[in-house]
Amino acid sequence: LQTTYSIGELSHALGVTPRTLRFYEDKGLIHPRRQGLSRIYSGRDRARLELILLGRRVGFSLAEIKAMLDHSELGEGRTAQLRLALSHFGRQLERLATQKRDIDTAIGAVARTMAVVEGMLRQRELADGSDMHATVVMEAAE
Amino acid sequence: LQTTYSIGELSHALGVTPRTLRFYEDKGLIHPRRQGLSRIYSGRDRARLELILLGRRVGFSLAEIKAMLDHSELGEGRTAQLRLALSHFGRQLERLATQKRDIDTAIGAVARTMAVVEGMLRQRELADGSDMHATVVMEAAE
DNA sequence: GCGACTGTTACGCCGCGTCATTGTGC
DNA sequence: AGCACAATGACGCGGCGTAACAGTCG
Repeated sequence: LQTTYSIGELSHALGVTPRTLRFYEDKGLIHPRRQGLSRIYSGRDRARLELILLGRRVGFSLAEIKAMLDHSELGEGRTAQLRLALSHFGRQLERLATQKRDIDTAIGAVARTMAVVEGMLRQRELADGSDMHATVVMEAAE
Repeated sequence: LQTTYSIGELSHALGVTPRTLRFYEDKGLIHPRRQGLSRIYSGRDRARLELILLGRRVGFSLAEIKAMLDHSELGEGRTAQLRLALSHFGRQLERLATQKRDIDTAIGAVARTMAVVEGMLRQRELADGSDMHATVVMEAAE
């Protein structure tokens, strides 16, 4: 019943490259056992890696993920640990909200710029050949 | 009437560090004239830098910005150049939209995880001392 | 003895931050 | 002579990608 994986199998299953798994090991996030030189990943290792990848997807840094995993591994002060994790999540939510606002701002800016440029193109179609002293593209953007 | 700036003045006015301006120069994005060794930025240089910073804010890479600026500098094929810029903007809008979706997904994941963890904490408050075999924090997340 | 996999080592990328060191001008 | 600015050069970070080369297994 012992499911194990080679680095190739597991990285493929997780949708990452072997390099990524070796990198995580180098950073102390995972510690597969060895058979000779080759890494052997257990089901537990896989679960842990899935948590790591989940953490990455939702925007935590590898250092933060390692901190949380290490803490939960020690199992000390479970309740305190939960509160700590909650505060981590809270701050991450703030960061994500900020990023979202920034992106909305950027979308607005790009969209407005496109509108201006499209306007310039339409003018060109109408009055063709006229030598309107063309404004440089991005100047339209501010 | 010739407004010029030292690197300290201009970087301060633009809200960046001198290092940033030197870096952009190193990357061929800007070419201030020199007085001896010191860089002297003109009003034109400033405008160009404002365009660069605008581009950064809306998510273009420095390489893309350089490409667009170089093109518009040549001034050749103005209409074609406008169309090219439009396609740049279009692709950037797509990237931004994707990023926004990813962030929304992440926000959802973190928020749900927080809800679960908060639930665990509430249970602990009620049934305190009971040795519920605590699930590791992040396992709640998937 | 070939190919598919594994391993290690180490440099590259991007957008700068951050020293360390050496001018230069007032 | 001191102080604030400027200059260059080089390494650091984060999260891997991408060789380059060697070993191992079927």
